[in-house]
Amino acid sequence: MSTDPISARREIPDATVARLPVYLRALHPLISSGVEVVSSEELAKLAGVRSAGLRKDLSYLGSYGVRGVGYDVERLTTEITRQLGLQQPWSVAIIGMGNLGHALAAYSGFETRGFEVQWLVDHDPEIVGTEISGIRVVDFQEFAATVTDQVIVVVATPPAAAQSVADAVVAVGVRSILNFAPGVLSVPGHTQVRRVDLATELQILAFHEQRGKSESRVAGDGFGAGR
Amino acid sequence: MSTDPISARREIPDATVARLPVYLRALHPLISSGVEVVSSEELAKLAGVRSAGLRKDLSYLGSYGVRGVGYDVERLTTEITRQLGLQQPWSVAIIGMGNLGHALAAYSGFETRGFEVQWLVDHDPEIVGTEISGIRVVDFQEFAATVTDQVIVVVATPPAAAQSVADAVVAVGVRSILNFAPGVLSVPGHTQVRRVDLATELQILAFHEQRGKSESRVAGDGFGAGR
DNA sequence: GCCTGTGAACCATTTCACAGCC
DNA sequence: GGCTGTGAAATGGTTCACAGGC
Repeated sequence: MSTDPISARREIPDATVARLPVYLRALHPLISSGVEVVSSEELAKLAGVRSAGLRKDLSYLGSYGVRGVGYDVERLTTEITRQLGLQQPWSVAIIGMGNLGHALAAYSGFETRGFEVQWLVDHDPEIVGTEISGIRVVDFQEFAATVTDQVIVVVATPPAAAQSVADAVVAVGVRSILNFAPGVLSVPGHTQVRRVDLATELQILAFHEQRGKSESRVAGDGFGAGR
Repeated sequence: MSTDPISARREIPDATVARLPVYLRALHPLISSGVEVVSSEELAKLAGVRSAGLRKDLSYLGSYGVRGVGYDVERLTTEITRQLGLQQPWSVAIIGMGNLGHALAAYSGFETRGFEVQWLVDHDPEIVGTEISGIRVVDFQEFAATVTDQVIVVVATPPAAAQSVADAVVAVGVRSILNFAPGVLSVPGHTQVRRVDLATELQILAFHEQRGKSESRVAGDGFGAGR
C-alpha cells in the first residue's frame, strides 16, 4: 500500500497527527530559551495534554527519548517537522480578499511555520492589482496559470462563492483546501478539506456552557488535560 | 464514569454535539426553500456525513423522525436549536481589535446563528472609542464592568497577550473562550476553551498531502462521507 | 415499500500500569 | 531513581444490519 521512500513505514493515527502541530508550537519557546531536554510531563503541560498520551504520540514517530532523562528538544523538533513535511515550505493561496482574507494575509504565523503565502486571489477588478501585506492580488486566471505543486488553498470567500471556488481549484489540480466559508464543500475523493467555522465553534461552546458541563477542554481534538 | 452521575439524563456524545451545528446549517436552505420533510440520506449528503451516523446522532435528541417518511425540517431545526441552547441569543465579546478582530467583528454570521456581538475590546487608546462595524470599542475595564452572564469571549489578540487576557476574563466570571491566538491557554477546570489555529490546520493538511494519503475528509471531527 | 431507530459488531483512541533502560 | 516506550484494558465513536412503524 505505502511506497515510502524513506522511513514513514509507521502508520501515524489521525488523532496524533492533529496534535503534532501543538507539540511543535510548545517546543518553540523551549528552543528559544535554550532548554535542551524536556520530560513528557513538562511538555505535556505546555501542550495541554496528558503525559501518557504525549509519550504514545511520540512513540509513533520512533524512539527519540532517553529513558530516565527525557526528550532532546532540538531533535524532537526536527523529527516532528520532518514528519509533518515542513522541511521545505509549502505555498499557500488565499482566495477571497474580504475582511477575513485581509486578516489572513496579514497573519505573521505563516513564514515561521513552514508556509509561504504566494498568491492572493480575488475576482473584483478593483482589488486585483493592489498590494496587500506586500503581495500583489491576482485574479483566478493568473493563479491558475502559475500554480505549482505542493500548494494549499485557503478559501475565504463569501459562502455563496465557496463551492464554485472549490470546484475551480480542484480542476486546477489542488488537493488540499482549508475552508473558512460556512458550509460543507463537496469535492472529489482525493481532495482533503478542513473546515474552520466560527459559528460552529461558538455553538459548541454554547452547548457546553448551557449545561453546566464546563469541564476544561482544549479544543479541536485531543485528550484533555485538566487545569 | 461521569463526574456528576445524577444529572446525566440524556448524555449527548461530544462527537455528536460537534456535528449538530453542521446539521443546523444544512437545514437552513431547506427551510428557506420550503422543503418540509427530509430523509436521513438527503440531509446526510448536505451535511457531508453518512446517513447511519446522522440517524444515530439525531436519535440522541429523541425521536423526531417518522419511519417511512423522514424528518420534519422545521421541527428538527427547532429541536437542534433548543439542544444547543440557542433559543435566546448569546452575547459575544471580541477581545483584540487587530486585523483578525476586525474581520471577526464584520462577520455577518453571528446574528443569524444565535449570537450577538456586544463588546469589542482593545487596550490601545487610539482604538478605544472608535466604532467598528457599528459597535463602539471599549477598554477592558468597561467590558469587565458591564459583562453579563451567558457570554462567550473570543480572544483575537497577539499570542503574547492571550494568556493574560484569558486570566482576566476568567477572573471576571467568563467560562467559555474561543481562542484564535496560537498556543495553549491555561485556565481553571470549569472553563472551556476551544482553539482555532490557522497554522495547525495547514500543518495537518500538509502532512496528509505529503503522504499521498489524500482521502476526502470533512474536517474538524465527524465521520467522513465520500463523494 | 420505505425510512427511522437502535442493538451489536467493529474500530480508533485514550488511559493504565509497568517493564526496560539510562 | 527517574522517565520513556508499550502491551493490555477501558473507553468512546462509527458502521452494520435489521426490527419496527408508517
